[in-house]
Amino acid sequence: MNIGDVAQRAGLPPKTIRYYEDIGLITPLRDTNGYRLFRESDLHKLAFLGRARALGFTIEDCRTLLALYEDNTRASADVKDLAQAHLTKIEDKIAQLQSMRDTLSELVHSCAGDNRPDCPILSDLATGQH
Amino acid sequence: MNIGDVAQRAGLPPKTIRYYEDIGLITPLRDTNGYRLFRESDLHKLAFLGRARALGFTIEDCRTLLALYEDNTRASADVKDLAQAHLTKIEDKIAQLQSMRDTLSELVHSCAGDNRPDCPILSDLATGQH
DNA sequence: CTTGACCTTCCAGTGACTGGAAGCCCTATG
DNA sequence: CATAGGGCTTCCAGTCACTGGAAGGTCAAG
Repeated sequence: MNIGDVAQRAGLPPKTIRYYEDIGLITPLRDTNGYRLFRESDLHKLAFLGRARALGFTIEDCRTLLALYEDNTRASADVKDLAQAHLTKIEDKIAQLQSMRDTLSELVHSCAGDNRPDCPILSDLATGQH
Repeated sequence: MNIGDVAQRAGLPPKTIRYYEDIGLITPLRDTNGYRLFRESDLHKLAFLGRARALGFTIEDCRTLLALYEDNTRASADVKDLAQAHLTKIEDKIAQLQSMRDTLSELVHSCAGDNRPDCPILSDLATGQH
């Protein structure tokens, strides 16, 4: 398979796939013409990576997850720990965004949004007081 | 005021303040020794920027907000529109993270987390099936 | 006069791509 | 058989908002 086909099937842009090769996540073969030549196993890895990335795992987490996946002697605890740590980070991020949203939503609702210059959003940013 | 004092008072690292000068958000004076010399108005702007950034506005949004703040003929609608657009982005991001969290949480709970290699997290990543 | 805490500039790196340029390769059509 | 197009290659630069670090100037205290 060439990169275009793989990109289609894995749902990843060709650029991303080349990047994953660059950083050593995959190692496709090379055809005589220099084109990358992907095996089923490469496609499989890319799909794995796509799903892990969609869950927000960092590239380094993905590297670890791939290694665990390919290590038949892994302990599921190692995978779970990684996922749990990531879950915690996501929950922290959600909490932070919710706090922003709450403040921002309040500000937006308190602003008339008309032609006049008076604006509680700017006042709040200027003074830190509501 | 020197940069250290301003950093303390505005709650921003000196590096960030220098960066804000670099990109033209503030324009402190210069002392004869070459040190930056901050006026109260600079401190005020930095505090404004700190609060806007804490609400997740991009630097470019901050630039616009500062300009609106300093324009006494602004329409509050312009501020509100900007804030509303940002709020929508935050809400989208929250929704996306919540979706990740839900999936991830389910996977984490379904994993035994012991010495055995069997791991539903890896199975899910490998196949996309639960 | 030295020490140590400031301050300065400049360069490079972060994460995970993404856009674009320059150029080679392959297939199909006129 | 020439060519047009689409796909492939590499490499470089840019994104965003800083952040770390090096090399060196400045200032106040002891």
